[in-house]
Amino acid sequence: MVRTDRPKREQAILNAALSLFVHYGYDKTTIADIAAKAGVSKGAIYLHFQSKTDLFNALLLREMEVYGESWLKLIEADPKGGTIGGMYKNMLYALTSSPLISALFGQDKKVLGSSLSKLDYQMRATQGQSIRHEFIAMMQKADAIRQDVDPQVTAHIMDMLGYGLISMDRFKAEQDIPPLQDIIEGIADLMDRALTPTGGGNSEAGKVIIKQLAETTRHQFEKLEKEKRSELT
Amino acid sequence: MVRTDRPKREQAILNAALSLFVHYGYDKTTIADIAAKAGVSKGAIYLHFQSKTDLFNALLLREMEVYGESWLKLIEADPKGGTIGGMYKNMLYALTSSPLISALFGQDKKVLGSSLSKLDYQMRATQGQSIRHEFIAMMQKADAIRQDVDPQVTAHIMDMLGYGLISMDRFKAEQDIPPLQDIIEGIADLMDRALTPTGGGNSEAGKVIIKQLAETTRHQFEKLEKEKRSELT
DNA sequence: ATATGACCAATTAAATGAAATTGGTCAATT
DNA sequence: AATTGACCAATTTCATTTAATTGGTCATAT
Repeated sequence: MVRTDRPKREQAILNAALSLFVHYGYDKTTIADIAAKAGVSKGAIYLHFQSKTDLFNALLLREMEVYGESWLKLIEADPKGGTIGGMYKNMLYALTSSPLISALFGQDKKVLGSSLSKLDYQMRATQGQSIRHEFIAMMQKADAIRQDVDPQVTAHIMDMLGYGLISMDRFKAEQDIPPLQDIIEGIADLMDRALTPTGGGNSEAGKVIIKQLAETTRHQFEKLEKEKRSELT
Repeated sequence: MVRTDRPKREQAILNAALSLFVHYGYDKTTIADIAAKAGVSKGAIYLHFQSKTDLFNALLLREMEVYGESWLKLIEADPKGGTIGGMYKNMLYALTSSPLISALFGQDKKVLGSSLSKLDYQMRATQGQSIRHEFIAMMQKADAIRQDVDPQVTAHIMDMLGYGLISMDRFKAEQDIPPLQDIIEGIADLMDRALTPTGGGNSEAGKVIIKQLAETTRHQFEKLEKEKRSELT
């Protein structure tokens, strides 16, 4: 195999792993399954990844970056991206289009299986919280969010909504759940109406901060990736 | 034992069962445990209830009525009870002060255990949904909620918030969760700001409808109770 | 050099059966 | 008439063994 094919095959393996993990869950998916689906041998997997756990981490990292980038793209393309509702809407769209990140955020044990206990994913899934309440404080300073809301509480409510959006269908009948898009738009509308300062606020400044947030998030992912690389030694 | 003591003892049994179910879960709680805690013999339990399942159902019904009544009381005592946020706030206060109903709404498998699969609690837990979206439509007609929101979506978002409020602490660290009261007040504020018609809307008419809803809910519980009684034959 | 898949140790799942528990009953008691 | 708790069948729990699977390796092939 020529040198340039390596990244391509690595992606093929990750693609295979993604669909299998999401469909059958981490525990029920074997390395042999992934190899077969990716069209490579079992040994080849270990030319790219140290272990199953390592492969999962790599996949998670890739998906996080995809998620972050798709979020950023949505923000930039959205003329209303500067409001809190617009920001959250785009985050939810990015989130719901990424099944693995959704599983992580929704603590889906069926998908994550024993990988949950192996590492500190709970922390990773919730660490964004601290960013978000600081983010809300920043939005307040920029006059993109009303001054008289508690950042902690607002951030938590946003978490509740994200969690509810992803995990509610685990026990609510499908016919009782409105279309995903309607819910997301509804949430965005709700937040904009409730949190935008009287007079419309400063949407432009908001957009700058939101982009900054997305950048910071992406920077965190890069940092994680570097840490991972150095761990390989 | 004189005739008038029967209801008293029945309540004692239900009280014992409540604390044990909530603390240890349905499966880990034995009839003997309940009898001991209630200070009666095991056989006495069966003088009041046909089976463990029957006892659980009776308890659930009682707790539902308690929940409904405490909700209604909060509404009547609350001067702002006529707004959608006020209504929802009071519902959440009533809900969070009733651990069994919370467990039911939050689908807490640790508490509900095998009782979940035995009966159609999922249906019961979610059937309130259909009431709520009709309720929102009614509030719109009475000009207590903005006309341009989708009742289905709004009802679903309310469900998401309730579910998030109750079940989020299962995986989020305690220090990352604001005080319950703050969250509830935050949600109420959010909803009022987002859903109240421009100009304040008709809060008085809203209160009438909300009371009506609480009455209807209570009526449903009574109906369920009658059904249960007739099933005993 | 690169990739493979047979192979292995180790973990996990299934089968088995004994022991303990538990929901529910009812003859004896109050 | 009301209440009890010893008792029982049925289910669940636990420990043990056996079988199957799986993550990971490496000698061999390309």
